[in-house]
Amino acid sequence: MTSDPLAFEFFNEIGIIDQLIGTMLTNALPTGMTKAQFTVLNHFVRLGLTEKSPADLASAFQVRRPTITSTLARMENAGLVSIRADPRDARGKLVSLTPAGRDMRERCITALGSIAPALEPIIADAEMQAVLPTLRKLRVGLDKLRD
Amino acid sequence: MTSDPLAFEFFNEIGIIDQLIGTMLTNALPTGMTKAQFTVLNHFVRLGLTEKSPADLASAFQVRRPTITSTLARMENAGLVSIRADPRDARGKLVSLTPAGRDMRERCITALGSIAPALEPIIADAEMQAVLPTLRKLRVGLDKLRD
DNA sequence: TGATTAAAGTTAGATATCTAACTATATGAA
DNA sequence: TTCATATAGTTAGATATCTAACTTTAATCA
Repeated sequence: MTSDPLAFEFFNEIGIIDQLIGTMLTNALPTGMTKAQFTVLNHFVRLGLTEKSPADLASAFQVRRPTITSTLARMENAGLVSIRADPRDARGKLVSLTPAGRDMRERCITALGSIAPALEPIIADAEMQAVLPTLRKLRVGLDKLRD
Repeated sequence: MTSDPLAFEFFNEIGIIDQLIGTMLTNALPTGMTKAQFTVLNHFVRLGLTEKSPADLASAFQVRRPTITSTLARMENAGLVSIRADPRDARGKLVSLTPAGRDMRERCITALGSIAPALEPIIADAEMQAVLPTLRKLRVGLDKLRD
């Protein structure tokens, strides 16, 4: 990694970009909303899901189970999702969006749209498109390396 | 952002890559060491620094002041850095590496070197090199957008 | 069938990071 | 010189994330 300064710099840039974007997004989002919570809301709407288990969500977002437990607990508390026992598997639970969750997702989309103009001068779509395949490949490769 | 699904996917890939790499690095590092702490150690050694203020470190790593306060407190506690009052400015402090900090940095470098082979099949140096200018530009642009 | 192994969630304890608010010190302008 | 503003650090309180360990229930297999 430092015997390979290139990789070092590469992942360092990625880390800083993620951090800066993360803060920017969080600030743009409605009060109390976070990237992680928006990701959950958006996942349900984008894929047209009705119910999904916490374990499935964890695996979809590449985070560990305790992370999802924690995020879902906050979202349930905020009335954004509803969680019930899985009638077919007493170990499991099923998560679904509440109407408030759907509304919040819409508000987030609007809020995020408003910061897009600030990003445009920094990086063109064509450039993102050019880089995306590499990022995808890297993400898939790293994911396979886990466990 | 969702009106611009491209940017959305782009930053999403970056976030997942950062998270997966972060976990991988943390696991490879000596017990107790983290990416953030290694970054501090490495910064001093790479740049041949003797002393630097917490504020300078925060700005070098693009994190807020309280973040550095917290990380340095742990590192001082672990004997990796030493912190003294700035004799020229009573508000400030000066941070330096201890011998143990230097040793730890060496151990980290060795540990990180051992995971490089796992990364090689996933992404070639040439590809990282091809993408790096875009990442750098994006990082610089996002950084300018702050405050 | 009974015992072992696997899977889903949770809890506990850490670290990193952020914003807001506060203290202390320095700078600058009137 | 004095008051207003800016800077350095810290503290408090949140969220996200991880690993380790534990409980409950399911699945497998001998």
